[in-house]
Amino acid sequence: MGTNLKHISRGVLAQKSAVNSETIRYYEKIGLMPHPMRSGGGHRLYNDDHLKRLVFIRRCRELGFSLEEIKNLLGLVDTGEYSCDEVRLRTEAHLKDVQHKVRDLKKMESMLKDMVSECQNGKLSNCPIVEALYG
Amino acid sequence: MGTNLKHISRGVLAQKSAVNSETIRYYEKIGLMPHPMRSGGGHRLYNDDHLKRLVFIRRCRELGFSLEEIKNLLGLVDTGEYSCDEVRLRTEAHLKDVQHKVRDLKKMESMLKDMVSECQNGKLSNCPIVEALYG
DNA sequence: CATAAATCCTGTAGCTACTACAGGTTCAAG
DNA sequence: CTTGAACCTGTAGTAGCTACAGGATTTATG
Repeated sequence: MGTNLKHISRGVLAQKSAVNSETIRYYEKIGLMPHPMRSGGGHRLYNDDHLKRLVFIRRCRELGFSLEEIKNLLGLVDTGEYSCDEVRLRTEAHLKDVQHKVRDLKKMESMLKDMVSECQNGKLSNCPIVEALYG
Repeated sequence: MGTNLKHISRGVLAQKSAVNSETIRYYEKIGLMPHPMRSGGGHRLYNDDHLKRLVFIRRCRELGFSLEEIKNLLGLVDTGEYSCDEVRLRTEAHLKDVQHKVRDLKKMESMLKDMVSECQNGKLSNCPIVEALYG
């Protein structure tokens, strides 16, 4: 029976995970990804566990988690001692952050809208947007 | 008759504008704020025009404009040749960006909500959040 | 007027999350 | 065995600040 350790290069890992290959190196540097095995010549050799972990990281990033938050989540998963509650609490905390950001942006949006609509009603006088901000 | 050039220091400008005093120096460095006059000893001397400009910058920042966008807006205002249309177009473009961000964040929000609610229904099995992201 | 404390000066390094080189080595295909 | 692609390292750059260190100046107080 052969070993089923199929190693893949950083470039291939990048493709499979949809994470930039330089970013992979960066994640290793900051301790988010483990140091992989190396070939005789020093090239990194990855396996499916690396791929899984990297995809996890990418998905978390897509949900707006910071690298620090992801590091913590992975810390839980790594020890295997994570409780559902703990993960849920962190996710809820992050959800609150996101909701806060949405509120802020909506405020921005309505102010920008107001300024634009007032501008469209504007006469040849000074620009009401500039007035609003600069005056 | 006395000059009505009342100079203020960087610290005072920082207070009046609600912009960090180090940030003021930074804005000067990147060309967003002009080089102010200096005292005999080399301290920066600001006036009301600086204050006005700095408050404009702060307000734009609060509306989410990037420094590059603000630089452009100020460029228009500086030449005095800005047209209302031009300013409105830039503001509308920025509004589109903001609306896009809101959409993205709302998507995030609903995914996080889904994960959290599924988690709360979860049994003692593996954490559904981790499963969703890691599996 | 002297001194102490506050503020200012410059330049540089740090932060997040990457990305993009330069200059050299190794690997895989033909 | 050669060529070219991919890899290696370390460093510097991006945005938008913030925070020093180490020294000079200004302001307030006695």
